[in-house]
Amino acid sequence: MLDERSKKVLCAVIQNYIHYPDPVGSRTVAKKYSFGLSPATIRNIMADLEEMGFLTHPHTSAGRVPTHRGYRFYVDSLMTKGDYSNKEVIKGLFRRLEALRDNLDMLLSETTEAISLLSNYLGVAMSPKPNITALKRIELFSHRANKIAAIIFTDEGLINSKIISSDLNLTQKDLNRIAGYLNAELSGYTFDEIRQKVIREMSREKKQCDTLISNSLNICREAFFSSYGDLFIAGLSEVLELPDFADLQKIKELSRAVEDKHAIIKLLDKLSESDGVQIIIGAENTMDEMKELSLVVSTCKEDDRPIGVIGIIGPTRMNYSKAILIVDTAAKFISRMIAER
Amino acid sequence: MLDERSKKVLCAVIQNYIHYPDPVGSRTVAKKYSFGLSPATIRNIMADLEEMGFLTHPHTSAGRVPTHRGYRFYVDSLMTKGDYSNKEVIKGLFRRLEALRDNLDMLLSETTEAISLLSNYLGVAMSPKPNITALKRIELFSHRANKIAAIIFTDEGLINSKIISSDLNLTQKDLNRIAGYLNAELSGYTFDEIRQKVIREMSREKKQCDTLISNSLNICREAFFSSYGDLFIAGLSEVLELPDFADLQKIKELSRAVEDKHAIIKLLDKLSESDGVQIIIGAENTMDEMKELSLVVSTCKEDDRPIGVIGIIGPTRMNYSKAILIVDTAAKFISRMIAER
DNA sequence: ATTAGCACTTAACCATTGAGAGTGCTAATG
DNA sequence: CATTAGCACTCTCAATGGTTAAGTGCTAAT
Repeated sequence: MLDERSKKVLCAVIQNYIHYPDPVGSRTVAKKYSFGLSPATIRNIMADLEEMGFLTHPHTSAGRVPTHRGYRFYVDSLMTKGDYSNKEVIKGLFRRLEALRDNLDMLLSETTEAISLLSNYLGVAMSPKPNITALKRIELFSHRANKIAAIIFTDEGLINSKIISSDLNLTQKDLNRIAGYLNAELSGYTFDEIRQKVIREMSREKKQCDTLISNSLNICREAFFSSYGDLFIAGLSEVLELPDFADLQKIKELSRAVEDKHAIIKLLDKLSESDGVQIIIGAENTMDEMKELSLVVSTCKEDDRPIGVIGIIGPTRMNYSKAILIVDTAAKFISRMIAER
Repeated sequence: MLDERSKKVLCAVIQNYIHYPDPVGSRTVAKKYSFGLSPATIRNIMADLEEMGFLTHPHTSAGRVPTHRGYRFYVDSLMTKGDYSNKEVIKGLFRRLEALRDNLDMLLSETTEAISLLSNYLGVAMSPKPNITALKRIELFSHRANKIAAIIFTDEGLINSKIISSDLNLTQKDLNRIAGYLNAELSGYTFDEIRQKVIREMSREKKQCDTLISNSLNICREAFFSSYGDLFIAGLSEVLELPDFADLQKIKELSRAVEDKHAIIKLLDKLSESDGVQIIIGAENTMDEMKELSLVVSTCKEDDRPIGVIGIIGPTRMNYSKAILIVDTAAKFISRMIAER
């Protein structure tokens, strides 16, 4: 549907625009990208591309700028993925974070900073969300009067601690028994499954009235519900240097998007269900505040199970191939860190 | 050194400026603040105040603007602390966070958001820093091959989990013995003290060569060193609505300040040593990126021991009395939450 | 000591202008 | 017949200059 020549022109426009933030004109394309064509011909082609929705005009006498559709087509069919020039720099930077292997929070936080440094966009990371995390073991301690500390060990090697209020005065012995029971019953199940189990048991328990079970359930309810994955975002000051955020309105939009952590978590959560590097360009985004931004994410995995999300947030005028490379490398790095743990 | 009339003029200028972001002229002062004086007289007084360093001129034909020194004098001697009009609103908002009592991280994160909402400035909070936190108990678990999970219970009721790599293959029984030993030796000491103890023991241990002690020390070294207090900051999009951050340069400065978490932690750390509400105005600040910002902080305490810092970051043109009220209320709220736990 | 009056300064706003960049169209060209 | 040269047209951007409004500092009068 798009002849070779048009593709080359579109590609030239987008690549030039990604490099320099000004609308690109026919002269520039003709000169810099050695077609054997005159500016006039390029103009005709560009007019066609505009009609098809790949380019726009800020105003009559300005050059062309890619639309979201244009970027999408570029990313899907035109882009050369092999901008491997500095692959080693990227890997090197991540390698220096290997020492943080045992502290996932710190690892993710530093990784987002590395990403923002490498890309000049915002780095984001979401730690494993509890729903699909599997329980390895639970330990209970009597903590203070009426307070129980629950330490939850997960398959990913994460540790989650939680303080539970309880009116009944349980001794450490009671707690050990309860913990033993819970480990026997729940170990290996994901938090999601545990929640369902608990709900099911709770309705049944009304008749049976076993204190062990009843206590256990109460503890579970508090321990496994309402936990949330952590979100890390870094690089705001980096991104403000971009010409794309030269005006106040854009900055406000960006900061509003970044501050709505719940929405971002939800968004990343959804994306974590798919595989590989995913790219969401501008209005394709479900989040309102992100309609002018692009998102490049990848899922970290352990044995094909998704356990976290790494990504980049930036303007739609993004160096997608570079972003993809960085995100991909970062996600694989984190996956490796978790696997080797 | 400053007669009553000059004080009143200075006060009028600052209060008006805090309310409206434009330099205030002699006419405005004479009119709105019912002195029995003409603009000309006010001008003379203002010229004096400028000579003394309390006010400046953006340019010849503009009104006056407070200097850092002006704000300082205002805060120390002039300010009416009793802007209690909406004290109930503030308390009400915090009361709704009481449910988060058992999850300190969430409590602090939501508190910073509440602070930013109430003040329209940035809300900040730093969770208890480990140095002055006292150890209550430590538990060790064999986690994976060569990995030990250390769960550290502190006096504040916080739980800190840490994964420690260890080459020696210790059984759970070994770990229990080590934990028992550590609890006997270290319980009640602060992390700072423990670190010193560990360093001392390590040099002595070279001769004695007791595996129990040697193992314990190795574990301690990993568990108690290099932990860091969490920092929460919220309200960036809020603060961008202020006219003080209307220009790009200011925004960049702010975002650079906010992103330098380590510097902020260090700063708050230092401030946590003092009592009550502290106010740092502009250039009084040690952090370079904060030279154009003001900071209002208060320490959360438990039994006179500081266990966290709550604060506001905003422009020097800040509503200090309101900020103080909010910060004070928030800090007391958090202190109460921790005490009641 | 205070104030009225006035000259002076400056930023902010506005309209105008010209340059520059780039387009779209038409007619010429190989 | 696709390509291109040429040209009129459109629009932004930066510079210019004039006007207004706000506010000062000084001086002389009260």
